[in-house]
Amino acid sequence: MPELPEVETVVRTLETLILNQTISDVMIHTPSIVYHDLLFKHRVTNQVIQRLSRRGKYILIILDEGTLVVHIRMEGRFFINHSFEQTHKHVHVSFLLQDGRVLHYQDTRKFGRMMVVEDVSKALSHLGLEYDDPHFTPLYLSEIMRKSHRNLKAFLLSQGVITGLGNIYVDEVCFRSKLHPLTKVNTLSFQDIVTLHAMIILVLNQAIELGGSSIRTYTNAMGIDGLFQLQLQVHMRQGQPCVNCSTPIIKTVVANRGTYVCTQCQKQLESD
DNA sequence: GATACTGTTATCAC
DNA sequence: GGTGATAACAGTAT
Repeated sequence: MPELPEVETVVRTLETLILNQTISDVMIHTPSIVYHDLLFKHRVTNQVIQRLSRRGKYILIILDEGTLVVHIRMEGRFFINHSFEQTHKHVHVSFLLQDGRVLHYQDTRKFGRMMVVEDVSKALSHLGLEYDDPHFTPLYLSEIMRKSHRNLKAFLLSQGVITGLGNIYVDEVCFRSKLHPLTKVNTLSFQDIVTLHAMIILVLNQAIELGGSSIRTYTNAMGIDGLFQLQLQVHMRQGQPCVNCSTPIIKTVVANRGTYVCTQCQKQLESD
């Protein structure tokens, strides 16, 4: 469940469930998920959850001292029950709350990571701007794109310029901008970039409003049942007619990721 | 059964 | 130093 809108949805849901709770105890079943697990337990125990936030695709759980930073990668999820035992498969970390409830982190592929840090901006300094940062402008994008030799999809997937987009929303942004994902970003016109910039904001805002997307997912835990999958115009629509021109959507591979394109609406330039 | 995919990203080689 | 491929893992689809 992991692009920005899904993570934002998790954060908002967690906020209603664990804000102001004290973490009484922690059990780490899979040490590889947690950075320095010895210190981790010590630094989390008896801390009050002061605030929930997000940076890119990272969940921030702000404690009295330090911040618990969680990345759920491909399939991480949280759920709550009343058992401190490992009752479900693939539960790797469990937090006992003061009121007796237990927050479990479950992750079938064990890709997720969590850590406690003093300085969040230092720990996540590799991330680019948030989509709603006032500094995120077409000019900002064009200055960086001018110097990059990457294709559009790889550029948008990398988190160092703008953070939060992943495979679904990059496909949707490219389609709505009428740009082929293989287009070299240094060949884009400023008008292309203006459109792209607007579509990034539009798509992410809409997806957040709808609680993110739920595709290919088992029925979920904790409010992750988004509705944006109903608004998808190319992603997962292989063989189906383009909403603009009825040309069948094709599936290809760009930047090593499954990629959906309307070859009519998203013309590939000669130079690519 | 193989084999190929999968909403991610740290790390490696070039 | 920027870029593209690969690995980490487990499950599902073809």
